[in-house]
Amino acid sequence: MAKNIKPRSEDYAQWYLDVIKAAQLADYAPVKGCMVIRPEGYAIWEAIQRELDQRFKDTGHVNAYFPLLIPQSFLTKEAEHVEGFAMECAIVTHTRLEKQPDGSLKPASPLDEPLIIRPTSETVIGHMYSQWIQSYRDLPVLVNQWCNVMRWEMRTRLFLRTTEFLWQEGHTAHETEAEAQEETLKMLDVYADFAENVLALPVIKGAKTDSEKFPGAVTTYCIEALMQDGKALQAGTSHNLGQNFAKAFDIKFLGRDQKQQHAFTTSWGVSTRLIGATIMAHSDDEGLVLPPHVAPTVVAIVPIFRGEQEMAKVREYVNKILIALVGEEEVAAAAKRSKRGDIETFFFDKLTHQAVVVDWRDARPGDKQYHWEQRGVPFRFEVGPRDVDANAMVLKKRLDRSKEIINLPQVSGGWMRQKLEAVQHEMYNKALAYREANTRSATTYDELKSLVKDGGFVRCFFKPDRVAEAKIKEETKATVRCIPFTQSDKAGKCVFSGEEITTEVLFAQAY
RNA sequence: CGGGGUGUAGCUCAGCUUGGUUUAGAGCGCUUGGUUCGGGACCAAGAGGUCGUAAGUUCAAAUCUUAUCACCCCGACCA
Repeated sequence: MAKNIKPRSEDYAQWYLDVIKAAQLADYAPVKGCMVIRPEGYAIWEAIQRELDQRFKDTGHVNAYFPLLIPQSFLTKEAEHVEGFAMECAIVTHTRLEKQPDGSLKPASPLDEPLIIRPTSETVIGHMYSQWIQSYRDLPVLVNQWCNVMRWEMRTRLFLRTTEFLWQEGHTAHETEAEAQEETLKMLDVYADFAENVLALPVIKGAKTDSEKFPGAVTTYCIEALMQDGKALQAGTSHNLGQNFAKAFDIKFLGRDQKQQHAFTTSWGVSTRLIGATIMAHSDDEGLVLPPHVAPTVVAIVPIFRGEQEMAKVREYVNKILIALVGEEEVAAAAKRSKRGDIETFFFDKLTHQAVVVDWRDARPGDKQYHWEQRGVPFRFEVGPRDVDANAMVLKKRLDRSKEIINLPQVSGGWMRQKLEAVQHEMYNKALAYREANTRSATTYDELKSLVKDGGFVRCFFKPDRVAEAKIKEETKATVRCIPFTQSDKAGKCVFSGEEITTEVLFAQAY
């Protein structure tokens, strides 16, 4: 058992922090609520960016960059939007630091109009779109930006909710309501496909209720995932903003009908929170478990040797394995790269830079096993003198910690890829099975209350209503996670009001 | 913003109640040397701290007082 990780059953929150620490994904920063994303963690974000950016481009979007600072007045233009974000904005009020007689520094030169550090960019982008869009011929505008944002939350948790976080925000403008709606749903599909195929994270697509939707949106759609402690996590959102922002920012164009009209806009985003979701959905008491598609290191080779002679013998054999896995060209290229201590890195995939590493450190084999296991590396090869003699190796699979003897001739890049794909699917299926096992139905409010306590999703007939939702949240701590797209189309009694309705929702306690 | 808590070595913390044998300690981690090595070894030597900050009380402050700052936990709020 891992000695530096608290088991999930004892303290789930601590387990989550321990896993992050053991895998060196992130550190606390000197500023409250902020984190440093370390290389191991950032590599996961890079994988997320790589995969999503590809999908965005494939659906016709282009990237741009809008500024971090937003005039305070912009925030006030859309009524609901102000309401939603006013409480959590960081504000820049001065432009200089002045040295005091006692040597301390004091902000000086106050700004006439304070600047807001973006909590999201609808407002600046709306402002720019009003200038860019003149005619229906300018539409649609399909722009995405990768950036950081700040939301001054009261409580923070690494990756899941930090004061500053990295995300992607897509902002589009369309000629018609139907096009905007199509875009909103299309991007939700992109997110769902990405979550399921890349992060191996099964998600439920649905709509948010009024009380849970994005401030300023007409409708918010989301993908919801279930974590191992039975809590739900919103993994991505896509908003149909209707003409709300177009009206607030005067995004108008001359239509085909020769009339001035407001554009229809959308926005959609996912954040570094996805890293938290990935950690919480798949990892175990031994540490991080990463889906192969986002794992920075896909194979760690742990050579076992005693003394120079054995080391030379094993090294020669490991070299054969490497050539079989990544090819001679890459082995030669790696020889020219700077090494990280005694860990050699070989790129298994030249495009994603996912790597095979060989751990030549002068440490005990057990230490190395734990080291790579806690970092979530999908496969480890254990290679010692006995394996050299047998022309074999021990393959260890992170997901289920199983062992398999492999003969050298079996080893190839294609073989490894198949193994990785199999793990990817296995992880998805495992997470899906967990979600299915933790999704129940309630027909009465009492039943809802008692089921919600056990964690997981609770499906029931419910008529979305602000007051009812607030009351239920107060009594059960659960919220409507979404109104799933897949409905039974049967009628039933609302668990709260008893009214005969056809709307089914998912309740859960959420992050 | 309300309630609670904590600031002492890179990390986790002891020491504070009752000020003085503490020249500030332990474990983990780190460095060096040796024995080890197929799932978290052991021995030895070593590096590392103006005890959060500032003022005060005192012959004497990590320890008492006051102020201040920071962070953590619980709540309201949230991707």
